Amino acid sequence: MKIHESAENYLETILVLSKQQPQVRSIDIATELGFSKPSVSVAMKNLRENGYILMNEHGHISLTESGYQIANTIYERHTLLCDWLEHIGVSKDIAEQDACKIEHVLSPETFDAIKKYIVSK
Amino acid sequence: MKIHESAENYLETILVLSKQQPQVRSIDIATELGFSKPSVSVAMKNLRENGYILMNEHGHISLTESGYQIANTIYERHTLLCDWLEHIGVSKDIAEQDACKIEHVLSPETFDAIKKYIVSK
DNA sequence: AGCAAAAGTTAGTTCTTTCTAACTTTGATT
DNA sequence: AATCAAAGTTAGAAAGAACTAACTTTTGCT
Repeated sequence: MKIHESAENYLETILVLSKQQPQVRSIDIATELGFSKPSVSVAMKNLRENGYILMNEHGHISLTESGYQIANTIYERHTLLCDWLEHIGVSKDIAEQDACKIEHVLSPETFDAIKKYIVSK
Repeated sequence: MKIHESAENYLETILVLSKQQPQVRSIDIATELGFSKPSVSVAMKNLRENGYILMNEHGHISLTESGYQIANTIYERHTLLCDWLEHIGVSKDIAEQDACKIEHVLSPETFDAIKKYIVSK
């Protein structure tokens, strides 16, 4: 399974919700992302079958090691991009929104450059 | 017709090729983007039917006013982003590549912020 | 004019990602 | 324990964007 943007996004969302609440269920993800229950259900099935998440008998979701790796990488990019955009004067809301869009598509080299740049300021 | 990322990209490519050569044909676009002829053919049909391009009897493609507006907006964003990325130390190739990905998804506010930021340096 | 190569089109397929409709399972409250 | 709402699943559809295969049209050359 090649990880697509959608899968990255679900994994990141699971990580973020895990930081906010003790248990993460499909419905929480659906609410957070504004997607339908079936969309999330199918997505979770894929993530489960490909070893990125685990679900216990109560439907509580957790990240596996490989799932966490991806989620955390994307999450770090997200915060990095947000900081950067706010630094140059973009409002928090828009920075948040735009970071979500580009965090999945930029090259590691660019993230690196941004990181170094921010640190040097 | 809502303009999607793909359509924006085709329009931008037509503009760029127009600057480089006297006539732009479908095959030129296919070569430039690395897409198949049918993909481009179908895309051009859509752009034509929605009034973004014109094709003469020889298959030579030109942008309409509305097509040019979009193409030019995206193109300006592209160069802005490339400059910015290079400014912070990203190599030309990667800057080019990453700019292509984000030029379609960022908010006007963010482009504005980047523009102001670059100018102020 | 004849023919081959280049360009363009049509039809049908694939993949990703969402959706709705309808159904089942779970679980909480009385 | 019974019931009803919340959560989850399955099946089927849709849309965007690419593809291949096969066909037609155009063009350039001899």
